[in-house]
Amino acid sequence: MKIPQYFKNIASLSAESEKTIITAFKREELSKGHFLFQQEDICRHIYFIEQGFARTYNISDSGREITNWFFPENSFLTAINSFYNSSPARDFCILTEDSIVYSMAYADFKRILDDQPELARFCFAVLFELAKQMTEYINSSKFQTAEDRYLELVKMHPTILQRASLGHIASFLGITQETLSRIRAKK
Amino acid sequence: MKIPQYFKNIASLSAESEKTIITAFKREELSKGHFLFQQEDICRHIYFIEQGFARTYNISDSGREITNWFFPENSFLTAINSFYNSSPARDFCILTEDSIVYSMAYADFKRILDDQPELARFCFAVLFELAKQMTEYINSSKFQTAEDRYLELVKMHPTILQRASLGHIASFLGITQETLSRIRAKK
DNA sequence: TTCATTTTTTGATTTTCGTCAAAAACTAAG
DNA sequence: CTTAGTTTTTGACGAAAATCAAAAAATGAA
Repeated sequence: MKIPQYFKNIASLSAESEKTIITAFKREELSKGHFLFQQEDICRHIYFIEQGFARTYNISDSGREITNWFFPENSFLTAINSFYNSSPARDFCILTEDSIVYSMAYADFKRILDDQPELARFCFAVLFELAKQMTEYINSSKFQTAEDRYLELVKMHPTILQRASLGHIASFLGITQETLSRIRAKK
Repeated sequence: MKIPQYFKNIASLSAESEKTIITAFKREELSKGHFLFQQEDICRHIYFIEQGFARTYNISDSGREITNWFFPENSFLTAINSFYNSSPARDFCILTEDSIVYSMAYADFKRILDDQPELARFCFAVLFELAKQMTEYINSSKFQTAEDRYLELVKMHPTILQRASLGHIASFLGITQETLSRIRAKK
């Protein structure tokens, strides 16, 4: 889905606001393996994945790579706190497929936020979706078995198995890849 | 902290917007045990806890009460999806102390959002804080032991032990109260 | 195709935590 | 103070999942 269409779905903005916002996004074709941002970077863009797949992760104290979130096409993403407060990002964000990505720079974001208060309506809508998803995740993280959580994930995101490795899915769920492998073998 | 002060801290609004928004909040003194909303209700207000303590929870399939979140003073809260989409709430929200609560009705919220797009800036700021907190929670829920998560909670919210029962804290962390009791005994 | 690398699976063992049950400690109302 | 109700603690046991180690399978580049 292209950005303009996506905007119409998420929040009803005036034609003028919509145009201003969309114009500020720059289109890029980026290869698998490209980092949108890395730990300690100040993340200065907000991104929209038109096509492709991204994954955020960080490294635990014990040196293990832990997936935080997956972003398929039609996702907005940024290192939210880093972007908004110009602080160092805590995650890495890597494209795991060749992707078409739109990005808006922080300076433009600020300018539009001042000129067009409607941008806040849009950001609100994006954050709202994020909050809903995180709420789901948190609910399922309490007192559900690893198996239930895995099955739920696959139901919600049937393509995840084709797009992310078992290890990445496991650490997203907060379990080891051995456990996930055994869950899958059971069926 | 009173609402006006809180607003100044969270987002810089014009004097006019701020006044409009603050005026729409109604002050109430409510007793311990009062439900701000219940499961299946359409939650028609957004709340600000000036003084007191609230807890959201729901009932699991196995009939167990699971705490979703705690709200000390200076917290905004609502059944976010219920409020925004007029759908049935999934949680209960109960005051666990006598409290002073400000509430804004949905109709006023909508009206102000149309008249004063700056309200969205404010909502954005509130949601942003929420998203940060949930991110913290999710990070700590992966591959940290129950004990580490408990100690982290106590460090972040030192008064939680005085304000919530062990069972409520345990289910918030996603562990049983027996396990939490043993963690505490170890020290 | 072959070889090297990465990912996934399998096995044995240990640790963590849940479950069930009952006792102890705490709270609040009469 | 007494009693009933609630919350917390303790114990024995079992289930779920982590860890460590190694084999098997899949992937990708030369």
